[in-house]
Amino acid sequence: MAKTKETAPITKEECSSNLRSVIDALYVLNGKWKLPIVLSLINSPKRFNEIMRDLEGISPKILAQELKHLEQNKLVVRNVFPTTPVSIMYEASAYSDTLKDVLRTLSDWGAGHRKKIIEE
Amino acid sequence: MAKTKETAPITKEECSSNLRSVIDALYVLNGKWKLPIVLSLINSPKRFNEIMRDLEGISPKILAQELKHLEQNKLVVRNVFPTTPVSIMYEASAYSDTLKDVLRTLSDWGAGHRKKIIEE
DNA sequence: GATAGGAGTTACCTAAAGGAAAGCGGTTCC
DNA sequence: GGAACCGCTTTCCTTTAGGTAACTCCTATC
Repeated sequence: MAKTKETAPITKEECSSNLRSVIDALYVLNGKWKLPIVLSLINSPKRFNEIMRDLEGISPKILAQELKHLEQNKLVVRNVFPTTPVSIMYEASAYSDTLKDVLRTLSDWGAGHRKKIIEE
Repeated sequence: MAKTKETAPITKEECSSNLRSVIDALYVLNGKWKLPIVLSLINSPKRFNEIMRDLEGISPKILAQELKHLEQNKLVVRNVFPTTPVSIMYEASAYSDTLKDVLRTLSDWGAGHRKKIIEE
């Protein structure tokens, strides 16, 4: 009867714990642009206007706002280089590596879903 | 996190394809409650008021609205049983299995992030 | 001196998300 | 007959997200 941990049936506690974790994650990541911005910067560090061009459709207001939010949440780092004029480079933080799995699964799902929609 | 599988350098095309996929996924899944509802139903099929109790904080209006959205996107199935009175049971569709990886990574990230926040 | 970036900010506006409260038609239970 | 539960809907409201356009400062370049 006693089963090993990995094959044990999922308990109610685990269910609601997962639920809480997903809700917590969404509290930080929710919105149209946060994850795309992080992904764009994981692909390569970029300057403000480069991100704008990469994520076509985003406005400078929203980009500035979301970059601040992501900085506060330690997912993005804003580097200022003392060139003349100063150049500012945004990059994904080391901590944002923890989001890679999320981004990969989400990307996979998005690709599969698009395929499904087209087929119908 | 076993990942090493012949990592060819990522091309620009792959980057923007991933970006597009993530944006597509968010177009369908964005919002405060969609993923939590799906997760709750993956955990076990439920009736309307059971979902309400599971996801404390959601209003009946939003739940009804999101259930319709998820039904239209084939992620949730609404079953009507001809009991007296009719009982209605919502369940995660077979297709919603494709979201399990997304939900798991998101749940993991949310749990880790909460831990990080608390530690600081 | 005009123009063209870069990196935003500001003001204004619309639409969508989300919440509170009440109600409603049905049924069972007391 | 009254209370309670189910599965919602309706109305009203506030908040947030997001978009547009204009404008700023600073520097480099023609």
